Amino acid sequence: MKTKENKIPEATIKRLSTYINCLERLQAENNPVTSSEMLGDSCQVSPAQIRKDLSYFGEFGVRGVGYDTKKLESEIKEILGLNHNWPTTVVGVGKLGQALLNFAFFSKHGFRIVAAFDSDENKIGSELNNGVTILPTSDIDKTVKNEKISIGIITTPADSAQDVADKLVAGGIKGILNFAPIKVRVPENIILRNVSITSELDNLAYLLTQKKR
Amino acid sequence: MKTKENKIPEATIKRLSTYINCLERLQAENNPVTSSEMLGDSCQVSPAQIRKDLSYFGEFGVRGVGYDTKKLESEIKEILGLNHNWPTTVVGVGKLGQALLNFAFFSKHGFRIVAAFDSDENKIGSELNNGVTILPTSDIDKTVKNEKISIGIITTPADSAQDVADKLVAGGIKGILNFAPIKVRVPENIILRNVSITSELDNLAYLLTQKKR
DNA sequence: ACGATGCTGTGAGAGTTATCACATTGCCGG
DNA sequence: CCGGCAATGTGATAACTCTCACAGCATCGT
Repeated sequence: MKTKENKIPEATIKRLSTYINCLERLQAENNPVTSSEMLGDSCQVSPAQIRKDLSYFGEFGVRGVGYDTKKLESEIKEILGLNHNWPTTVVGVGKLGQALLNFAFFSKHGFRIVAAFDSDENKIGSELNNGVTILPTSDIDKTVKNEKISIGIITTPADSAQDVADKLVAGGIKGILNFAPIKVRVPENIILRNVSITSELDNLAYLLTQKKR
Repeated sequence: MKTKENKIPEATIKRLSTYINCLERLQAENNPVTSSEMLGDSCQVSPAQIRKDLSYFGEFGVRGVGYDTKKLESEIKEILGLNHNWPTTVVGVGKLGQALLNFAFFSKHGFRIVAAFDSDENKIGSELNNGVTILPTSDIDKTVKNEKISIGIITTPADSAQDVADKLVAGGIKGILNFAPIKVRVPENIILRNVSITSELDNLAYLLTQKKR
């Protein structure tokens, strides 16, 4: 057991996240123990891939037996850092922003929504389910600093995304998840992930076009 | 030189989609012509990567000059099959579903929303901006068949996602984009893409945790 | 007590994707 | 009309990721 500090494939990290989901399901279906085969079947990943993914971080199973579902879930959360407490904010309380804010997922994975911002006068001041009040985007800098917010989620239209990103960075944000359909630019030391919903659909279109041939 | 029917990396397809975005922006900024370097700078991809990506499909530039932005955009749309007309449906008109339905992107990329479904009695029967009426999920099969819908977007909670997917398949859907936080299962011949918003956030948490070390 | 069983953990190899370096080619000025 | 310039297109190479096959180890049955 020697958490190799070598390079971990990004794809591995992505899968670890899905393993958590599947492990929860397996637990709900009364499986205190699972095998790489069962888990692989459950989340559509090859058994070998699962074992390899886990092997980057240590040994979590028992040979001849399998994995303790509850324990493995907890181990993976530990690996991903989901046992931390991540003060998080959502900028842009449109439909997408609201969809995220309603997400039960957040608290379960250690993300705590401590602020929300919007530029719409009508929304500013109103309160979310969790008691958080929507603030004007001009407060981003200050609030991020005061609340020590580490993660910012951008769900604004494309044309304000960069401006919002700049404000988050100015406040000292650590990581940004950007849903706006434009790649924002941030300093080297900020972790940035762009989620492109549109390219997923484009991708689907491409695959469908291919199949026709 | 023509469309080599060889294997195209999936990552290439994903990038092509982002190139479209950047090309639109460059056009808006009055650049009738661009270079792989300028485009790369614009969408944060290396110039060599861009040239390689395009080379899978043909030659679109002029040596010593660059690419015609407008023409290249159109060529990429052709490649991705966005000049087709894809009858599309959204199942689950919650916040996320509504966010998608409001998306200007759809029509620009050839996706035409022709139906929407929900299981909520209160939503059924009401009309969307574009004149589409929300139907009960029990109509999925029939409607998909009649309207020859090719793409289904699932934005329901996890526990109904598989059921919805089955209904879409029963109606003869060609491709599914699944936003529900569970990997649905479909027959071999259906194109399926799972978008996991949660794993993007988990990913971010992981990267942040790493950085602390 | 011990061999048979079964599933993990992993090195080696295959396959895939990105990077590099440069030959190639069209354009422009003189 | 021709030589220099500039940016593409691409083979070769490096880096990365997945798959396979099996050694290793806990458990169970006898």
